[in-house]
Amino acid sequence: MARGSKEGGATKAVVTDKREAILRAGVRVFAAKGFFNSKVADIAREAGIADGTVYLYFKSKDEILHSIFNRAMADFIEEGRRELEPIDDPTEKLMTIAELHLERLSADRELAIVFQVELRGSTKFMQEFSAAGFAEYLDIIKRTIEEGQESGMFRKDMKPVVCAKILYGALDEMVTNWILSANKYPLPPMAGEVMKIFLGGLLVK
Amino acid sequence: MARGSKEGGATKAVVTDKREAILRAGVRVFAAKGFFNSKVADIAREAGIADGTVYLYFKSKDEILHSIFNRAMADFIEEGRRELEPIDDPTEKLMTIAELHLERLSADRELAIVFQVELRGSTKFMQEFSAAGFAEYLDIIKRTIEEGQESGMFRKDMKPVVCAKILYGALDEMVTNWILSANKYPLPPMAGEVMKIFLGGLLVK
Amino acid sequence: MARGSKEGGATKAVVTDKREAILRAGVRVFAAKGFFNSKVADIAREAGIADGTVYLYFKSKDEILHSIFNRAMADFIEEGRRELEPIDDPTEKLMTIAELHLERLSADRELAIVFQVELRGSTKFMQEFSAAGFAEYLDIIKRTIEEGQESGMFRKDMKPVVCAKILYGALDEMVTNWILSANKYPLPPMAGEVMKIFLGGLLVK
Amino acid sequence: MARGSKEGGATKAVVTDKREAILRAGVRVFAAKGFFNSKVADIAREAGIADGTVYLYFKSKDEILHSIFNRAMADFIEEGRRELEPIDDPTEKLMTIAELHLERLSADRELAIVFQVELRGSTKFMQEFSAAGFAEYLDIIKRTIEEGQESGMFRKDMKPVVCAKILYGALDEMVTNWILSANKYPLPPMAGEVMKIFLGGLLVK
DNA sequence: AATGAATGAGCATTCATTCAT
DNA sequence: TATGAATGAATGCTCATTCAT
Repeated sequence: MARGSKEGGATKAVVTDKREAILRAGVRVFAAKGFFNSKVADIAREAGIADGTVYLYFKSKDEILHSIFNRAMADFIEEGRRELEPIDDPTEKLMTIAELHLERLSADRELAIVFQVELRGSTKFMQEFSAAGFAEYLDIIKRTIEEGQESGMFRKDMKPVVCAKILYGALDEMVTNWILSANKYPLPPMAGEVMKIFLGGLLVK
Repeated sequence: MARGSKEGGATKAVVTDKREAILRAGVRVFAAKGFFNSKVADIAREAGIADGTVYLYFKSKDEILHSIFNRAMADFIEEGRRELEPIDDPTEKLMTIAELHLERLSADRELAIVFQVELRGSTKFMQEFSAAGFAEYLDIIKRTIEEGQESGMFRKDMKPVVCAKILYGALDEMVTNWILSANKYPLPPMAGEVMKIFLGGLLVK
Repeated sequence: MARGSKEGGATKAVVTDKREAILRAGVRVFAAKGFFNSKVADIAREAGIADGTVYLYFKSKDEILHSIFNRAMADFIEEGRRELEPIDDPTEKLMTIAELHLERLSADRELAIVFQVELRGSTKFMQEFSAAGFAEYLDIIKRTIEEGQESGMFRKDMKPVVCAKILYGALDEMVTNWILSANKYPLPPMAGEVMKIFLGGLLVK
Repeated sequence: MARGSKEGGATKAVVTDKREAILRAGVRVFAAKGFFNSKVADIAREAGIADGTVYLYFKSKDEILHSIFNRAMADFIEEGRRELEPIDDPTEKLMTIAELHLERLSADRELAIVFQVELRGSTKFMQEFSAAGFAEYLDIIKRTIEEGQESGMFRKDMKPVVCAKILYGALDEMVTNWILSANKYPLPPMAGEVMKIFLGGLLVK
């Protein structure tokens, strides 16, 4: 019994390890060469396994990319929720979201590249991604804005979902520019800049 | 002489027509299937010509996509300059930019898809595009913001280039969302929404 | 009438000129790039005419090569007959054949390349060539040897056709080696060397 | 250990078998249709494998032809050296070379076609081949002739390398003619004929 | 589970040839 | 005759996926 469970555990651990290794290798390879120019063999080599082994853990090359997105988004959202929970002030919440967004992606440049570039490489991926984690992420922002409107802190003549998209778009552009600029500057401080405009506007009061 | 010039004109027109047809077909096909999933044969069929004819006008499949970007950006920028010239007020200028951005892309959904999706599908394309028209476009926004800062209309504690990216990112996200939503709403009105936040901020004054 | 014949003459001359130009261009291009790697467009450009014009004079790319062989062999054989006619001594005749062979090909290196290399590039060409001029050429050598045997000058224990092949093969190898050696030495003097062995043998008497 | 080595041997054997099969198929296909007219798919079908498998053993179609040449020349030269070693008399050595040359090629008509036809089908191949095995082969003949000159058996007023080319050229022409004649007669006996002329000359003493 | 040899569908590009002008 | 734009068949090679071991 003990032995059995031990073996089971070991096997499970191994499985998880290989899956992990493939996903990590996928991020590296996709970031370096782009999804369409990456070969499954590249990923296998990077992960230190045989080509065929990839297919014991993933149905296809596509699925590797999907899994990368899904897992990263799930992590991202979970971390977001955890960090946001103790915060009450909507302004502070938005600021935290912006900071997390940029910190997280600047901490893993390769993952950032996959998100900013590969994710957008096909309408199919975009639609799937949108249906998956992105909608949930946008919803968190939207609800924070609604809270701010309810508390009278945020103006009520704006649709929350539109505001959420504006904030997301601005942050997203910061990340894209940072990637293309070859990391010549730190990304996280841009969160404050974005929030200054998003909250206060460009016009002099 | 007249005859000569007439013939020359006709020949030129035919050449232009075929180039045009290929570019238009390219937009349709790339929008529908994505760059990597599009075959040159698809484009040729869509353009009503033989496969080989494509190569009389373009050196490669890549060059077709490049030409689509370059021509669209050149048109876009030229139209922008023309529309902005008579306007003095920086605020009004930004509003015009936002409106043109969304009007133009919502007027040609397939071109919009190519811009929003394919352009971002590879760091290579992004970098080339960034070096080409995008930098110029961002610069127009940036200088308008500088004008507003100089006239005391816009706050001076923000870097103009960062503001430009924020505005661009917000507009870009509007387009992307609109594309993924399958055109369920008109895109141009979003320009006003974006500008309300961009200029006035989300906070109640 | 005069005009008509003039035009006819002119036309004929032009036709001949263009055919000539194409054949000469063919020799240059085939020699430089090989038959399979030469494009009809290369030949047309070299000849200073349009691609399509080639097909007014030749049915196909193959036919250009054929015509090059046939005309060169016809010239070669005709010149050979003319030079051999006044000679009676079979030994002197063979010597003249050997000299003509090497002189002719070393005088036109490009033609030599086409003969030595392209002609042998396909069994099809070889067979056609063999059936055409080559057999006739070999026959001239063979009959000269027969004459020498009849006059008691050449040994009679050898089949004339075999001797002819031996002589031809030796000369042919001289040409091939000369081509591959990038013309570092004059080819015609090799005729004497070949004949010394062919007539006298390698053994000390 | 035994088991391991056995397995290793089996695996190696399979690999070798497939490489062998491709080379053999290459000889057959190239002989039948010529290098440029042969498709890789033809070779694969002839070898009983899938198209892509060819590329597990050879980098390109070119490399298949190269391998055919190199291996055949290496075999040829090795066999030649082995057979010549016990022979002292230069005359006898040359006779053996001539016999081996014709026997070997007449024993594998398809290989002979590839050697006589394809090898000469491009200056590129000829040059590579010349640099590879051919120069070595010619050198063996040349040195045998030098030995004969040193022993006073062969005339000294001839350059050995020229004599070597003459002999090679004569033998080569025998092979080419035999191929084009569709094997109507046995090739090896021609070795004696060639040697009679090469050693004794055509002239009556 | 793991391997990696084998598979074979897929595709950008070339170029001999045609034909409307 | 001459042109050269247009054609479309043809092919070497790649690589995601499978499967016997």
